[in-house]
Amino acid sequence: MTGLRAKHKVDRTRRMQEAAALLFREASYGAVRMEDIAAAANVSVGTLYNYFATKGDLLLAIVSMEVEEVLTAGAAVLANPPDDPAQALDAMVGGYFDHSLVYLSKAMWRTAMALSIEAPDTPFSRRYTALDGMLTAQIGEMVAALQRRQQLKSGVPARIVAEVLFNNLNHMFIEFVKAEQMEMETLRGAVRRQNAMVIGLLIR
Amino acid sequence: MTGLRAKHKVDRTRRMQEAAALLFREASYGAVRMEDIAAAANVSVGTLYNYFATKGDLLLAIVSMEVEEVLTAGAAVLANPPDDPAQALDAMVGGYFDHSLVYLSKAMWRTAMALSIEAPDTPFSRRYTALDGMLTAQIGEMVAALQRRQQLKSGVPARIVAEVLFNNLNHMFIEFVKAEQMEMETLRGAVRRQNAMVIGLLIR
DNA sequence: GAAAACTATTGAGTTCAGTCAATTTTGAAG
DNA sequence: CTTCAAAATTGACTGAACTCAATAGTTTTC
Repeated sequence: MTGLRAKHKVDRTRRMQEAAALLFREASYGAVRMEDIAAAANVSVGTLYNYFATKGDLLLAIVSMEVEEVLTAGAAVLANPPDDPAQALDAMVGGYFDHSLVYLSKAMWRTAMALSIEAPDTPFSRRYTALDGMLTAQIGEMVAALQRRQQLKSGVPARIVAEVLFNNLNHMFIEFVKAEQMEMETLRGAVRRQNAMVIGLLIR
Repeated sequence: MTGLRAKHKVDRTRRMQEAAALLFREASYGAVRMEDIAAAANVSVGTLYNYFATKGDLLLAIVSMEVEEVLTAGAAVLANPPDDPAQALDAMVGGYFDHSLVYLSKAMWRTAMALSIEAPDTPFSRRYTALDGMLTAQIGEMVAALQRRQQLKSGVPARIVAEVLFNNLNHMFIEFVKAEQMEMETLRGAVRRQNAMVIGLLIR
C-alpha cells in the first residue's frame, strides 16, 4: 500500500496545493493559469487535472483546509466558554472570523464560495458544504451548553437556533468579502448586534 | 433624446435579454454560447458585450427582473397581512419562494448567486445585491407592522430581526438550489420551523 | 446638404480551462 | 532479472468567453 507510487501521490498533491496557494495569494485567482501552477509544481497540466477536477476544485481544497482550522479554533472555545452567554457566542464567532483572512484573501473566499454554489457536486465543493454543516453543529453545541448551564431558555431546539445563527453569520461574511474595502471590525460589530438580539430573546 | 439611436438601444437590449432568457431556460446556462444568443437576437457578439459586461451579467439582468416581481408580490402581502404573526411572515416568505422557480431554473439561480458573489462590481451584480437589501427592508416593514399591532415585542429593532430572518432565508434558498433533487416543500418546512422559532421568541 | 464629430457594430483573433490518445513509470509474478 | 498489465503522466489540441481595430451609422454644425 505504501509503495513509491503512493508516496509520489502524496508528495505531488502537497506540491501542487502549496504552489497554487502561493500563486493565488501573490496574484489573484483569476490571473493564475493552470499552466503556471503546473510549472511551479513541476508537473504537467494533465497531472494537475488528474488530482483536482477543476481549477476551482483546487482552490476549494485550499479553502477547506483553512475551514478545518477554523473548526479547531471553535472547539477550543467550546471546551471552555466565557461565563456570559453573549460573550461565549461572540468568542466563538470571533475565532471564526479571526482565522478567515490569515491565509486567504477576500478574492479567494469570493471565488470559493461562488464555486461551492455553482458547482456543488465537485469533490471539494461537497467537502466545503460538509464543513459548513460542522460549523453549524458546533454552534449548536455551544447553544446546548449554555442551555445546560441554565443561561438560555431550554424549550427552544438548539439545532434550529444554530441554523439561524450560522446562516446569518455566513451571509454577513459573504457581504464582507464582496466589499473589498469593508473592515473586519465593521463585520464583527454587525454580527455582534445580531447575535446579541437573538441571545437577548433566548435569555431566561 | 429619443432619436433613432436611443430607440435601437432599447429594442436591442430587450431582444438580447429575451433571446438569452429563452435559451438559458431551454438549454442550461453553461450550454448556451454567447454566439448563440447573438445569433438569436440578430446581433454580433461584440454588440452583446457592448450591452452586458459578461455572460454572467446578462444572466443577472434576467434574474434581477424576476426578483423585482418577487418584491411586488411581497408588497401585496405586506398591504394586507394575515392576523396570526407567524402566518403573516410565512405568507410573505411563501410568496418569495413561489415566484422563484416560475421563470428560472435551479441552475440559473446557482449561477446568478455565484456570480453576484464572485464579481460583485458588475452592473447587474450591484443591482442584485441592492434587491437583496430591498427584500430585507420589506421583511423589516412586516416585523414593524406586527410590532405596531402589539403582536411582537417592540423593544427589539425590526431592522436587525429582518436581517437575521432574510439572511437565514437566503442561505436556505442557496442550499435548496444547490440540491437538484430537493423539493420546494422541504425548503418551506425548514424555513417555517426556523421563522416560527424566532417569532415564538418575539411574541409578547 | 455636406462634412466633421461622435457613437455603435462587427467578427476575426487571443487566451486559457479543460480533454485525451500516446507514452512512461510502477510493482508483482514467474 | 524479465515481462507485463495497470496506473500515472504528458502536452498538443479543442472550444468558448472576451477583446479591439476597422467599419458603419447617426447626429450636429455651419
